[in-house]
Amino acid sequence: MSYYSSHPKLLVAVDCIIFGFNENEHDLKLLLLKRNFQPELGKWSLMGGFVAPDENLDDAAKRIVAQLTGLNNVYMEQLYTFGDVNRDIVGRIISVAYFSLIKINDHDSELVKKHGASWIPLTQLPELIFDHKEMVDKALRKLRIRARTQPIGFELLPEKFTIPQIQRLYEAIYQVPFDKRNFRRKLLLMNLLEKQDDKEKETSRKGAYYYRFNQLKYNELVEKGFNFDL
Amino acid sequence: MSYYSSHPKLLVAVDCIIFGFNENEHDLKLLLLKRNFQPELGKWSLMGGFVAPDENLDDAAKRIVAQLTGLNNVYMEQLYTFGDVNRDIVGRIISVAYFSLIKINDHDSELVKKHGASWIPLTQLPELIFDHKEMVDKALRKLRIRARTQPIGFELLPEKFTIPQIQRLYEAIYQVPFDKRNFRRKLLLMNLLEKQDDKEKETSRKGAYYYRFNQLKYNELVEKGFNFDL
DNA sequence: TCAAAAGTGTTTAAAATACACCCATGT
DNA sequence: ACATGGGTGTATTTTAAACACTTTTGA
Repeated sequence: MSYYSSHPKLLVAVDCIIFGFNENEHDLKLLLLKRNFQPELGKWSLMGGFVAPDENLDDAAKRIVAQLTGLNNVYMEQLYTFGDVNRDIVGRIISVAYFSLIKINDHDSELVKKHGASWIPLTQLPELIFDHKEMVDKALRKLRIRARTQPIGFELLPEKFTIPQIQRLYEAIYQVPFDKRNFRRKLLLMNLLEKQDDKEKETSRKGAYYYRFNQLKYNELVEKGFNFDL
Repeated sequence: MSYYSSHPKLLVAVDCIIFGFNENEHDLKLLLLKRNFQPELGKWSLMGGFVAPDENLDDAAKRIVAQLTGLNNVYMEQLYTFGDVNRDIVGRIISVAYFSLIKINDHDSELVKKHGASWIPLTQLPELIFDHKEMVDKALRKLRIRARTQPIGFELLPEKFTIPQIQRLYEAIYQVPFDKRNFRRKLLLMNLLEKQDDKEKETSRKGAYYYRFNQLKYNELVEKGFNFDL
């Protein structure tokens, strides 16, 4: 380490933008904390924490999400690193932001309560501390791009889902309605989904067939690069 | 700072992936350094440097590029932050990677020589230290996406250029030929280019008209989000 | 006069969009 | 029997792709 040791070190944190949805709702939500400590006590913020010297960035992000939601296998994607000298009013902190999208009713709601966190609809965001609003905006833009570039699946969707569910998810992400015939056609045309024999019966009397992603075909398509414009 | 002071600090560096092109060439090149110090002496690496406590990340990236190329107004875009515990064999370093694309013959080639750097065609990359190959691959993927999302202009192109030049650039980025009639039509259909009265006469006897980007229309389109599929 | 790169339109194929009715079931 | 969400096909418009000859001019 001798060669590097003369250089100054900095605080490095991870902040997590956790989007949540329920298949039968129409809003995308964001997991926010009401700060119970100074500075900015009482204001809303993202969940974050400092990176330990022996901890990978991705692992730090996973640790923070697990602490807050009880979920251990959440797919997190790195968003951007925010490092302006004055972004935090107390001192300089480099913040590596991560985002993810989870099914709200999968997580442990007790943990969320214990941390003073809440699911806030994106349409009703309160004021956030520091540059957290900028982080959320950037995450939402990236989520939208990502949802067009590769169907949000495997990593971000439950393993079994119906087509109306995935359509509601996309409508929540883009905040626009899609034509259900066209949506279904495009989705199925990718040859990525496998119809199951059972149905989801909670949201309708008729019931909607479950589907699963075909992992092999997904990998093939990711290789080639594909687009999924709606 | 009291509240944060108990947390450990880390070394934070910036590494720069600098792509270069000349309008009349067909290859994209990468600016690489032959290391003249330990560790990994004699191997090739990207240009990097540590972030100072009072320096923004973007500014650190600009500083590093300016040192190496003499160029002061290079547009740099943040790529990704590489932070695995063992990515550097000597000690833990968080590296925020930036990339840019510059016109090779605009820069100060003396500075490049002085630093022991060279322009290496992407098709002939040598082995790089640490995770620098991964950085380059990721940068190239992002450059390709970016070139489809918004025409590489303003930030990454010279202010005055011909259509055959920009086509050669795109062909270098994607490593495929495009039909010149279709390319020209799509480019002009965006209503983003303004034809000048003068011609570039170095690459052909007939000469090709220069164009400029229209800043206003560009901003409008960036707002709405546009795609520029070739 | 010829070599070398610039410039120019049309036809064809593919993809996106708009649109309205029947189905299955629990209450 | 009716209310609720699930499921289906076609015609039209828009966009992308393929393709070959003429122009200019310096050497």
